[in-house]
Amino acid sequence: MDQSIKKFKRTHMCGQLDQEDINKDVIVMGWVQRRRDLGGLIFIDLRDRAGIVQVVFDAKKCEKNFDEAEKLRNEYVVAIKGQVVERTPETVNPKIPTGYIEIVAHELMILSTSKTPPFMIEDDIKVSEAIRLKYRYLDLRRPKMQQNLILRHNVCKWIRDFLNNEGFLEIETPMLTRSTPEGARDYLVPSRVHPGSFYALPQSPQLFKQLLMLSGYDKYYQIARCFRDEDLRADRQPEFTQVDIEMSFVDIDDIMGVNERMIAYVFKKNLNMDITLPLPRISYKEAMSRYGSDKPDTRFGLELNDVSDIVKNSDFKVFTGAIERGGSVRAINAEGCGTKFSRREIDGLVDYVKDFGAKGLAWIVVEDSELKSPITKFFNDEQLNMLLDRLEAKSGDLLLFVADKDDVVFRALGELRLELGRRLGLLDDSKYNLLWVTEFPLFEYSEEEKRYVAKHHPFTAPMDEDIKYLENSPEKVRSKAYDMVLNGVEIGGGSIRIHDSNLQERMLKALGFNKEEAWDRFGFLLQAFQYGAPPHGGMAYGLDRFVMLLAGESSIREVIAFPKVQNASDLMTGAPSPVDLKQLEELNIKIDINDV
RNA sequence: GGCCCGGUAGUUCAGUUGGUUAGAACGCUAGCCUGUCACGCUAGAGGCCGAGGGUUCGAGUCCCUUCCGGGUCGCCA
Repeated sequence: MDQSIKKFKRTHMCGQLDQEDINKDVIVMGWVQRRRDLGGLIFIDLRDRAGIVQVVFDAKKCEKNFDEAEKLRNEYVVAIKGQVVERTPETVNPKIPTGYIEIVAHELMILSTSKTPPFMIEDDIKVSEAIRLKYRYLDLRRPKMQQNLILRHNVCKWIRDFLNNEGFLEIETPMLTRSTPEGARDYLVPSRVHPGSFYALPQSPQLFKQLLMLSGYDKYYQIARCFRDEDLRADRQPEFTQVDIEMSFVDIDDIMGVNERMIAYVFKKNLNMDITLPLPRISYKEAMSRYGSDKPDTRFGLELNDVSDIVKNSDFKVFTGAIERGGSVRAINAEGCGTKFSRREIDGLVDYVKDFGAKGLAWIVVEDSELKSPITKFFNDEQLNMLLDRLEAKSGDLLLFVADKDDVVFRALGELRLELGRRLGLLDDSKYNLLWVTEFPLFEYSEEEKRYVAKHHPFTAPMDEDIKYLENSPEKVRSKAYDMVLNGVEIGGGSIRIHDSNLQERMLKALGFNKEEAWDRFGFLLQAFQYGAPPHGGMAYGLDRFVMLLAGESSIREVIAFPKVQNASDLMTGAPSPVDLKQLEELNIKIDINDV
């Protein structure tokens, strides 16, 4: 059989044919979506990435052709030469865009046969993700997956268009780089040339982009692959893509301005949606106290309220004790849930917050004439009335309280707020609420390491008015860092960097590095900063998450062509895998696995 | 590393207090069928019940171990 497709030159994509093509002779190529064999008449739905078109084979009109058509099965790859014809009114299929026309086949060439696929190539299939990932190349044929990857391509293109137009330069940085302390666990790559030494794959191009600023490339971006060896989640996997941006001679408002215009541009291009600029800004402190989260979902209310002042003199030891220990008591009014939720459901909420460190969840159901609650007996009428007043409680409401250290209270109520939002159906998919969170703490205390660690990263600039606290009250220092949040998901974050080597040394000292350690780890950066560093700052977006949200998906695996599963393996290739002993010997590596 | 859920035909699932030969739907194969588009009709094939061990006269079902998948906590500057 002649395998060459020389005599077939594709003229049209299946999904792009329409009434304007009627009577045209066309050649299309693609996969057999479905065959409907009526005996003397065979219909084929032919699929390419543009869509589906119906091809009809008539036994009377072309016998040779017809014998071939009878052999067709799902996912065979074919080339078809034929004529586009208008369908008679009673045979129109309004369900597909090409349903007003069909192709009458004159010639058929089977380019490739196919085994029966493990699942149908169509949207809304009922099949486990594991099977989809094992046969990812088939899964990616599904229209939804193709749309997702096309969307991803478009988002990248729009970002590049925008940034190029603003005068940014796209510059690549190394994948094989140096392990630096702080941050996530590194992926290491052994060096053959330097036995016992390792490269690290970049967690982000952070240091390189700062050095590029020093080198005078004052507007840089890169769509960069990053690696972090930490456990996976629905919105996280070990290799991911970052849109990395850095600018010189700018302050915080310049960077936020460019970035929000860029995101607005993407929304305009994608959904023809106008985002109102500037985006709302909220300080970290306010975000935590109102939403219990540094990435608040502002599509719904259910905000937190501090009621410590009201309950501090009550007889309820759980509340008063928490306050005495420096914590707080905060509450959410779950409006209407007093009547909506059963006692069992309320108990479920109690269990829910325990997952996030709260020791308990106190509740009050507000009814017309009384309050139903295990805790009202600890309060006098005045205190109860003040609570109802503060929480704007009305009949039918459910008041939920957590008392503990502030970070526990925020975490528990923040997560509870989201859970309530989900249960009450308040998360409106048609809304895109974008905002900035600013004034993050520069440090956070690590119980594990018994020292302060950088909340953002060690090169983040402190706010000018807080620099004085750097040595003695690091917990008070706020940073020039900012996150962009979309519907409760952090899609990007950045900061103004330290460009002064003295301040950088003070910062590293505050993080517990002495001068030798600091120079050992970051010497190249500290040295570079002695040669004239411009003020600079930037931003980095999680592209996977951003595209996931735009695609309306709930896992980044739906917008990554070949993703990894929870144990960081690839079900299709089987990576990671053992390697030959010879490879290890070249790298001077011996495997020593305990308890296997 | 902890906790929760799941693993039975190619796929998605059902499978009673432990009891004949483990079922359904879709898919697949063959035949018939000239206007289907989730084509239809008829017939048929297809199973190491994730793996290993245990309890029992008897295990898909109960117990233990383990592997695999999902979610989540820790972790993720």
